Formats: sequence, structure tokens, C-alpha cells
Amino acid sequence: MATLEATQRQAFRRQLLRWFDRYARDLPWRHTSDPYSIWVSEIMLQQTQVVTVERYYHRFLDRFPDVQSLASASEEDVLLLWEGLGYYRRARSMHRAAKQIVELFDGRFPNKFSDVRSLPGIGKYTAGAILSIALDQRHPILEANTIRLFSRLLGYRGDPLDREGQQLLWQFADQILPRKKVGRFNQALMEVGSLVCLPHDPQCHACPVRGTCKAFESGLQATIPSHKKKISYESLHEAAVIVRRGNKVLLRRCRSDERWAGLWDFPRFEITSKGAANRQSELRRKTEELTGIDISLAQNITTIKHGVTRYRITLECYAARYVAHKHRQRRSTQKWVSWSALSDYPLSVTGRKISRLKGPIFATQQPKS
DNA sequence: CAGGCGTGGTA
DNA sequence: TTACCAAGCCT
Repeated sequence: MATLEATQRQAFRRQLLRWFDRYARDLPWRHTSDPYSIWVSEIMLQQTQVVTVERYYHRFLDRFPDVQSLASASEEDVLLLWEGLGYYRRARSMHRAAKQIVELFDGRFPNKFSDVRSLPGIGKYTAGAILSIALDQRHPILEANTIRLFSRLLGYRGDPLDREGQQLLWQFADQILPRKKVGRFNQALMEVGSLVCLPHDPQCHACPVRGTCKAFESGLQATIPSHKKKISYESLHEAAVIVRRGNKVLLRRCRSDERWAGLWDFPRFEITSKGAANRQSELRRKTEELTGIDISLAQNITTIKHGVTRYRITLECYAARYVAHKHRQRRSTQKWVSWSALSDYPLSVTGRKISRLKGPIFATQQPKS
């Protein structure tokens, strides 16, 4: 079992906190002990860098300053403030959790670990972070920065993400945790991880805890932690169809089993056909399958390249006109929306890019029938 | 439990 | 341009 002696633990804590006071600091924009605010920031920070979160955080707290206001908002409004942050399930879970807090905890953010952990979107890390940072409760944390830091401190050469690695690192996180100033300590760990114990070029000369680092001792800091599994990227060829009817366009809401669940999007699907005529019939057929609407000849407006998770997507954007309904869909699933009203609907980044193409789309000619 | 989920920044 | 990475969680 990897561990530190009691005296080493004391030295480690002292050096870490001294460094934190001297070179780093609390995230300056969330100086607060309000668990709700810490919660919001921690959810936004999941798999997202600090600089990206800051603006979103202020706007979100401005609009939803407490659990009540969040719980009584519409999911649409919550997602609008989340637009561009990605991983939209976080926003939907947080919205659901806010309702649960109103129902079960009288609108007060819970202060018991098991209660916090039971809320949707809150795992072991987030529960520990909220309660240690906001209320100084003694809970360990383990996330990207501390996984890397602890792996090197312990000289752990296995995969820190598998079950054995996770068990070891959580156990270590718990062992080195002090009894007081737990929130500061946890923040300091993450700051050392993000500012000093860098993934590729660790700044060991500037590290306050290199004295207790096995990787540094053996010169293995470049090879620990063991590299992650390589992502196998897949190319996708898709089309988005902007269906115009008068001065409105067709939007559909992404289902829970689709990417961008809960967001709105222009009808969109994979395309495989070659040649202009085949492409037209494919666009017409798939638009009808998806929306129940028959369209005119489609004009290619532009092509957008973007990546989503492990997919590299080439998205061809087409403008077409409404011809007829083959069958109807619910209004909660599909809507005709004026161009200016697109700003009221949460869209993916590509959807929002398309919404900036009003000129080219409305300049398309009415095809002769 | 391995894979899915978004986007932007950096080398 | 491509590959890697980021204060994880859920199924």
C-alpha cells in the first residue's frame, strides 16, 4: 500500500499550503461559502477549463441566484445560459436537482454528503468538492489534476483510471487530507496539479512537494501517469436542412437519445449519396423521415467542419422550402420559428453558426415547380 | 463498465 | 492539420 509517514504528511500539507498562499489563490471569481454557488461552478467545471467557465458562471448566477430561481425556471432558459459550454446533460441534471432540493430539502442545498451525492449530476468528486470548499467538511477529492499529481507522488505506473488505480488514489487523497482548512487544501492540490504538475512538461523545479514525489525521485515524471487510451476518430458526413416556410424556418428538438438532447436543431442526418440528383432525393427522403415534411429542391449554402466527442463531422448546410406535410409532429418536438426568434432557442454551436447565415438562406430563389 | 457526452485551447 | 487535454457523471 502506497502511503506517507505521519511526519511526511505534515510536511506535505505545510509545503502545499505555503505555496498556495504565495503563488496561487482561490478561484477569485467564486469567493463564497454558499454551497449553491460552489455547486454551479463545480458542475460547469466538469471537463471544462477554468477560463471558459468564468463568464458563464457570472451570467448564470446573475439570472439564477439561488436554488428557488433555478428550480422554477424552464429547462429552455437554463439551456440557453449553458449554450456553448457543452455536455448539456449537466445543465439538465442540475435543473432536475434544483427541483429535488426544493421538494426534499425545503429549497436549502443539503449539507450531508449522502444527500448531496444523491442529486443527479453529482458524483463523488463534485460532492466532496462542494462540501469541502463551501463548508470545510472533511471529504477527499480526485479529478484530472489530482489524479496526475498523486500518480506521480506515488510513482504509480499502472493505469490511474482503472479500478485498482482509482482505489489507490482515492485512498491516498483521504490519507493526506488535513482535519482543518480542508477546502483550501483541496483547492491547493488542484492548483499545483494544474499550474505545476503539468501533463507534458511538469515544472518539478517549482514544485512545493517534489520532496515527497517518487516520480521526481526516480526521474519518471515524464512517463507517469501512463498515457490514456488513444481515441479512435470517425469521420461523418452529415447534412442540415434549413426548411423555409414564409419567413419562418423549421426547428426540431433533439430527443434524449440523440446528441444535444434537449437542444433545438435544424433537421439533420447522415448523408451517403454521390451525385447531385441522388443527393437531392436523399435530402428529400430523409427530411421527410425525420420531420414528416416534404421539401423542394435544396440549395447548398455552406459547409461546416466540426468535431463532437470522437466524431469529425463535415456538415453540408442546405436551404429548401416547405412543400407539404406528410404527417404531423408534436409542437413540443418541432416548430416553425421566425429567424429573429432563433435567439430564444438553445442551439448547438453549429446550429448557432447556421443561425448567422440569414442572408444566404433567405436570398435563395423559389425554385420553379 | 466502456463508451457516450461538446467545445475550445494549445503544441 | 491533427492529437491531446480539460475541477466527471451516467448507463
